[in-house]
Formats: sequence, C-alpha cells, structure tokens
Amino acid sequence: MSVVLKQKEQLRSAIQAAIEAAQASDELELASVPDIGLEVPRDSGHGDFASNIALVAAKMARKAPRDVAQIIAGHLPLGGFIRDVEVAGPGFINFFLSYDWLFDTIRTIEREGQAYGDSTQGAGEKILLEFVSANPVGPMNVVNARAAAVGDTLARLFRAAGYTVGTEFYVNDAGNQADVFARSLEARYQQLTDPGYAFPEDGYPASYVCELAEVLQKEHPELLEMGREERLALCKRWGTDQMVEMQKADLKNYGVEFDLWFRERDLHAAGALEEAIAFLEHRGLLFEAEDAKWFRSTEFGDDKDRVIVKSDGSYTYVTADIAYHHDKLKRGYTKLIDIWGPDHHGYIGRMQAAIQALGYGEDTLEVLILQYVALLRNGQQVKMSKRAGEFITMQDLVEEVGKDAARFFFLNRSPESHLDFDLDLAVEQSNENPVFYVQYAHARISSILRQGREMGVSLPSSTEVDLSLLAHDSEIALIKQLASLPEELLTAAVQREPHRVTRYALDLASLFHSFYTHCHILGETDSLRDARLVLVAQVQCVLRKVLGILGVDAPEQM
RNA sequence: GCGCCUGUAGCUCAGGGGAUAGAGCAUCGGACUUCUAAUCCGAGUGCCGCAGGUUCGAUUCCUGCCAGGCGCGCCA
Repeated sequence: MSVVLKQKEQLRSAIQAAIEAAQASDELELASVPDIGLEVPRDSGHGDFASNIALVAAKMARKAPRDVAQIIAGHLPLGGFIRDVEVAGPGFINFFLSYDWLFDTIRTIEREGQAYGDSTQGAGEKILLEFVSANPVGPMNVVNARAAAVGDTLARLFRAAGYTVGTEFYVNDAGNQADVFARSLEARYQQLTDPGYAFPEDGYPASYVCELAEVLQKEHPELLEMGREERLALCKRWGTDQMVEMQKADLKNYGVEFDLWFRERDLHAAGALEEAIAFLEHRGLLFEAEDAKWFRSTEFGDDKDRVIVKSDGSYTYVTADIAYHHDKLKRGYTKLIDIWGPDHHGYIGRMQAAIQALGYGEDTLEVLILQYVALLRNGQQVKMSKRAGEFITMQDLVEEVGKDAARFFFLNRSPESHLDFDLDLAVEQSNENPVFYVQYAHARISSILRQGREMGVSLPSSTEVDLSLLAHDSEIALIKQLASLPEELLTAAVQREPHRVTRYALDLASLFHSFYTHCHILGETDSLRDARLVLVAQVQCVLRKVLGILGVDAPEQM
C-alpha cells in the first residue's frame, strides 16, 4: 500500500475514534458516521491532509459545521503522528503530520525503484487495447499519431496498475479501400510501360503510390503476364503488406510497438465472418430485407439495424469487425478497449450491440473517442487535403518535432479535447517547450550525481543519512509530490487519462527546479549533502518512471 | 432533425460539490565568482458561454438555450 493511503487510513481511524469519543461524552449526536473524506489540500498552508467530515455531518448533528469540526478536533490525539490540527474555512479539519511519512516515502522509492507507483489493482483482468488501426493504404496521419501516443501510454499505465494487457493494430486489408488502393497501384504499374493506361476515377492520386509501383515493377516483373484478377490480388496483398511494414517502422520510430498486428484477411481466410454470421443467425438476430441480410442491432440499443451481408453477397465492415471482436473474446480477454477517431463515434452503438449479441456484458467493450488535431504553423491552421495527397503525415511530424515532443504534446491534453498542435512551439529547443523542461530536470540530477562521483562522493543509502535534515519548504513540497505518484498513476489508469501523467511530470520537474535553486547539494556539509543526494536520486527515479510511461527519453545530459 | 465532443486569463489548456479558480506562453521587473540560466524569484489579468434547478455550499451535478467542431451509408 502506498504511503499516502497508509497515512489516510491512520487518519481515518483517528477521526472515527474522535467522533466516537465525542458521542460518548454527549457532545455530538450522530445516527451514523458518514464516509470520512480525506484529501491532500492544494494549498499546503491547509495542512498535509484535510477532512470535510464536519461539513458532511453538520446537518445530521444539527450543529454548525465549524462547531462539529471543533468538537471532533478536540478529541484528536496530538503529539503522535498528528503534529497539529486546525479548524479552517467553512469547517474543514486540517491535519499537520509529523514528517515521518515523508521520510517513509523516500525509503519506499529507494527500495522499490522503477516499481515504485505500481499497484495490483488490475490483477485478474485481461485488457485488449486496440488503437491506431489505420487503413494499410497510405501513411498515417496526425490523429493516428495522437491515438498511438494515448494508446501506448494507456497500455503502460495499465501494466503499472497490474492488469494483463495486449495491444493490437487491426489491419483492414480486405475491405473496399484496400481494393481501391490495389487498383490504384495496378494502374500506376501499368503506366510505367503504358503512360496512357487509365487511372481509376476513385483512385489514390498521391505520389507514394507511384513510388510503390516502381518497387513493385522490380520485385514482380511477372505481373504483366497475369490475368487482371490475379494481378489485382497480388497488388492488394503486396501493396498492403508494404504499407503495414511502413506503418510498423513509423510507429517503432515513435516508440510504439504492438503485441500483435491482426490482419483482416486472416479472418476471411479462416471463415471467421461466416462463423460469426452463423452464430448470430442461430440466436435469431438476423433477418432478410431488400436482398440483404441484416443484424437486428436495435435489440441491443443501436439506433438502427445494420446490414451484415450486402445484396451483392459481400460483407460490410462491421461484419469483419464483429468477427474480430469475437476472436479477441475467444482469446480470453475480459475487457476490450478500442481507441477510435472522432469520425467513428456513430459506430459505437452497433459494436456495443454486437458484443452483447455475442453473449457478453455491456461493459465488456469500452470505446475511447479521441478528438481532432489541428496543426498550427505561424499561428495559422495547416490545410490538408487527402484527396490531393497534401497532408502532414505522422512521419513528417515525428521528423519535424521529434518523438519526445510529439508524444508529450499529444499526452499533455485530455483525450476528448480538441487539440491545437503548435508545430513552431514543439520544434523549439527552448524553455517554451515543456518536454525539455522535464528532461532537463532529469539531466540536472544526472549531472549532480556524476560530479559527486568525480569528487569521490558516492550515493549513500537512506539508512545511512539523517533524512530529518530535509526541512526546507522546497524539499518538503518535493517529497510530497513523490508521495503522490502511486495514486496519480492509478487514477490515470482507471480514468483512462494519460494527461495526468504529463501534468504530474511537469509539476515534479517544477518543484525540483525550484529546490535546485534554493538548496545546494555538493557544497554543503557532509550530512546535509548526503541527505539531499538521497532525495534527488529518488526524484530522478520517479522522473525516469513517469517519462518511461510517457514513452519519452530520460537523457543523462542535455 | 438526432447523437458525440468542446466553451475557464490576451493565447494554449488543466482543474473540479467546498477554503482566495490554476499552469505554461505572452507582458513587466529582478537573480549566474559556487552542482547545467533549457533554470529560479516577483507582478497584473477572469460574468469559469447564457438562463433556470438541486444543495448548507455549484465554475464543478441536472435541464434548457447559444456558439464552434464532428458524426448519422448495403464506405471504412
């Protein structure tokens, strides 16, 4: 259990005992004791912890909140771990604790290292996190980049929270768009020998298709000898494979590696669509109308029923997706989380319905919808046109601003907020760029420890130093921030809010920088120097931990 | 028309039933003979979109409205 939780539990029982004592002496009359709320106040002047118990209990006690607080406070034992108590504001009870819990925090981090902040909350739950899943017909865009950052960091947060996690990229290599792409590629291939060859009306005009055609010509010169159908099949297979490899490389370059790249065509080959259809048919959830086969998704709360087999006998996108999600569940995952772009939110209802039709609870599938990303340059929104092949790809972005800045920027916003990505700011190697601010804190600590070693001062163990020397305001604030990590990480995971981690990292870096200017280390007396060395080593450990969750490098020097 | 997201400082955004609503940037003024000044310290800024409701207490929760973005295919 985290130090903070342990502290809260102790306080809770102390408050409970105080209330009981007050009742025993007839000062307070309560039919029952409400939940005892405890929080770490934003303003450190309000103590280490504060409780609103008196405000909540006031009505039941038929007394003014401040009076209730006063009575409870009067029964709290001082001198032990509670250093001081005050009643403040509308009736808060503020607790000032002895510093032991802060020193405990330092020792805990030293003992747990990179495991500090982890929990076992998620034990027993197997989460499958599917994200990005961009069509294998071209380069990824900036929303894909946002999804990649959010999904990857969520996966890391889930692992830290004790969940078993699988990450997957669903490759939609069997649908319409793959066919359009194949025809485009085939046409560009033909045009290499026959410039007059017609390019499909709905084809992809972008130049990467031409470049791909040239590679294809070298690797598969036999294509011209084939029949058209066979030729298109090869273009589709080979072309989407090329795109997948490119996407894989781009994502790796961005610090994101999936456990599994799941091919839609494998589902088709395995007969999984037919199997899913038969399953639904067997449960009486399909019907025929207008020459097509429909899934009665309205049975499970969807707006309208959905076509599963088109009148031409082919399948819709949702058919394959049902089969895919069925496959995930059959692999033993207890929770499916999909991260989608904003244009897919209308799709949630039918997939939720499908999951229930397959016999699983309505909480099984959770869909997180990201919002759009607008790129700004010189304060102006960058206009993009996919049709014209003019758009900034994920790779462009990573090349321009770097992996660390890109990830940090995406993760610095709540997932559901529309995001303005300022390219000029992200690329700036200056104090304006928040990612450097955090990395700089890490590098500064490395530098101190390095110079200490050069001076023959090695890092002592917390048991060898007098931690009570850490009494400066900036030191106390810093340790409190370290103490709050476990709860922050857990909340970020449970609420699916990775931006909490960037905020935590920025706050920690800020507290460290402030400490750094107020407190020297290597020039101080041995005992103070050693205590501070232990402190900054733990700060560095935590910085490395949170940067690792964000997928951002923790440099030794800058 | 229906659905989703958003509306908080000049800008970009956090926060969230409770104490004086925060941060970064921008603006202004300070701090380097000492561990990295990519840093720190200080200063000002707010009908928390509007109107009702619930509550001891609402910027936060509920309802309605207004504004911006997006979606409502036998596309994916």
